Amino acid sequence: MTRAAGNGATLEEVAVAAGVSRATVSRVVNGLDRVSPTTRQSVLRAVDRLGYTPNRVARSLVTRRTDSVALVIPEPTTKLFGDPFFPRLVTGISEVLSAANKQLVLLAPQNKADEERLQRYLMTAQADGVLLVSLHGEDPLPGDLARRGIPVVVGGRPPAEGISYVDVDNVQGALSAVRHLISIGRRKVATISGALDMTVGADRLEGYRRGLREAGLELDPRLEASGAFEQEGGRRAMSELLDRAPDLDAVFAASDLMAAGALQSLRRAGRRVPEDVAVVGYEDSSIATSTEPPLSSVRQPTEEIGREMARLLLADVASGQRVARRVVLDTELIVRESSGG
Amino acid sequence: MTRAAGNGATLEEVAVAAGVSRATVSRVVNGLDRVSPTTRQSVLRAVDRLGYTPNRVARSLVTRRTDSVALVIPEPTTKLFGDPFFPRLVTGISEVLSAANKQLVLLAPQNKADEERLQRYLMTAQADGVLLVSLHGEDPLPGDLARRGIPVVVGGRPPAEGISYVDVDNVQGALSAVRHLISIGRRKVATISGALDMTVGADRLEGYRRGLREAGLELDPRLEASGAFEQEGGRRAMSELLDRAPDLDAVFAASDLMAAGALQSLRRAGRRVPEDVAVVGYEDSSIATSTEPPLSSVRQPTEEIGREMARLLLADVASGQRVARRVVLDTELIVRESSGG
DNA sequence: CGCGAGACTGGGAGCGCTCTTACGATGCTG
DNA sequence: CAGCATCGTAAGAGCGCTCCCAGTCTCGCG
Repeated sequence: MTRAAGNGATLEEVAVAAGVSRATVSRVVNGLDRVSPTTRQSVLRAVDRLGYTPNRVARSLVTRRTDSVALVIPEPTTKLFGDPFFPRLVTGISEVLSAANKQLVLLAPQNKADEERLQRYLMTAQADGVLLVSLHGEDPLPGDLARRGIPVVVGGRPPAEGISYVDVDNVQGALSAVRHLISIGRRKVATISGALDMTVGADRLEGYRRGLREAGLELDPRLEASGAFEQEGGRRAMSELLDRAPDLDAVFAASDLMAAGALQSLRRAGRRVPEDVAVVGYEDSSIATSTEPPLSSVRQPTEEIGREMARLLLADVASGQRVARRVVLDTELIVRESSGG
Repeated sequence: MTRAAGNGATLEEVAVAAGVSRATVSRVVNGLDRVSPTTRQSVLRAVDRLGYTPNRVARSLVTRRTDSVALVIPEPTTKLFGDPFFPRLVTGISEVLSAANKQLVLLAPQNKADEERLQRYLMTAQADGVLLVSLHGEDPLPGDLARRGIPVVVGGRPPAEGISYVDVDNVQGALSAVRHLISIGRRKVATISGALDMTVGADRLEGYRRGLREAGLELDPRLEASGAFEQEGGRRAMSELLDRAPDLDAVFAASDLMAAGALQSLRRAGRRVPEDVAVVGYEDSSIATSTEPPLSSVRQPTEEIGREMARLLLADVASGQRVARRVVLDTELIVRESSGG
């Protein structure tokens, strides 16, 4: 290996060049005061001349900070890049982190081996804190990290206790969608649920069921199908539903992407939307307005989720405290043509 | 700040607990031989008991490795997550990196401040190497990194010399598309180019022009419009082209996403595809087969670009050599209905 | 003019780890 | 059984940086 990976000077060398001590150079480089203008000048000149860049690894070793924050999204790349939820989330997160001058680092483990490597990476102070979204099942990662004393904030309600998170009221959101469908006279309301090993998925299904129950309608397993939060899944689920319950007159999909898939299946089956079947999606992403017809959808403040996650994490990092906090954001039903707008 | 960020034991402590020296623990932890089975056992027990995880920052300081690789994509989140190119690229990269047990870290600077922070991050050995795609204009980053002795591989031909890169033969690809359009009898062939501050964009435009020239057709500025590699851009560019040259009978779009946008505009304008206007896209992404009609497209081996980038980088990292190498991959025209299949 | 308070600056310890060197303890060869 | 190679281990020297703790220097005031 070539010497020092070509990395130029060290603090020491700058100090010698400027004729001062290491400590003084450190002060100048870190912008602390208590350095005379003259000294500062000559140090800066030396820094410049030698093309000095502080070695952040060495710095991190002593400060125990890296000034970077990890965002972990354990999803296959096609889903990660295919779901309109993530860009909006990342936008929110990166806004706040950028303002705080923290480097955002995105990690997307693709398999078991990746996950193990990731855990090692995160466990050992490679990031000041960790943001976690799209958790499946009983992922032990947030708990493990928290136990290590590493600040963690989860997007969506995590399965475990004692962990900070930002969530939207998914039960309420789904409930409002179902109430709306019932209010426009629909009685055979089906649902295309998301991945049920995720709390978002489970919560939205719960809201759907609660909506039927409070309207005095009976739950029918034939009216429930899962689409795993994917467009193709929505398409497939809709076909299944039509097979199992041809007389359904409404469907609540737990994401716009799945709703878009459902629209395709409905069209193929010759059903008119909303005349024959009313459709409501979830998230109110850009997809909702670009489908034919435009989708009614439960709007959630996706960017704000991201911002809030970042804020919570930064607060934890700064304070060194590990108090679990929850933030639950509200949703709003947006009615468009797909449910008779 | 709480002590040591809650991070448990150190090598030293494990050594004491196991009644051996630091060096021996280090050997066990790193799986080196030259340790007797007995000693190994007792060390492992101590590691386990104390919940020891090596501090990688400390390790990196001495080894000058981090076992992580950065992938930099300077695009706004909507584009990053909206273009089907990136998931495929990332899939390829992450395959190879994962096999080599390297952590992939994704960085997407959103503005000038982000870019400066990023540069500082990369300059200081936070990653063993850097993969760079979607470069715009004369981005100095690859050159700066290379000068520092940091391994860099660029996806697409970089503007500067002396830097390793993986590219597809964009000129040739575009040329084959145009030849095809001409071969099916089209004479008024327009193009929707990508961002021209990117070499991919410029190269594909070059291929288009070369195609016209070699067929003895004259270049006409009214037949060229830019769509910035975005769907909306494709839509807009197509409208412009129809305004400026209503008699055009074919269009070559420098990406499938733009071609999809173009199809929308054509439909809105009442033109039939391919009868009135033949369309060819570029990339042969999943979009190509899901449009109506399916798109002819220049197929490029996107995952393979990713794999090859990762391979080149790993070779550089391992060897410590900094020899600039170029890999240029071939394209293949796939003909579907949009150009008369 | 002496002295204390600041303002600057330097020295040194140490973050947690790797790696080279050195040194007993074995084991093997002739 | 001497002599030497080999193995297993320990000790120590850093990696480049921060930060505490003094030490020096300069003023201003009595």
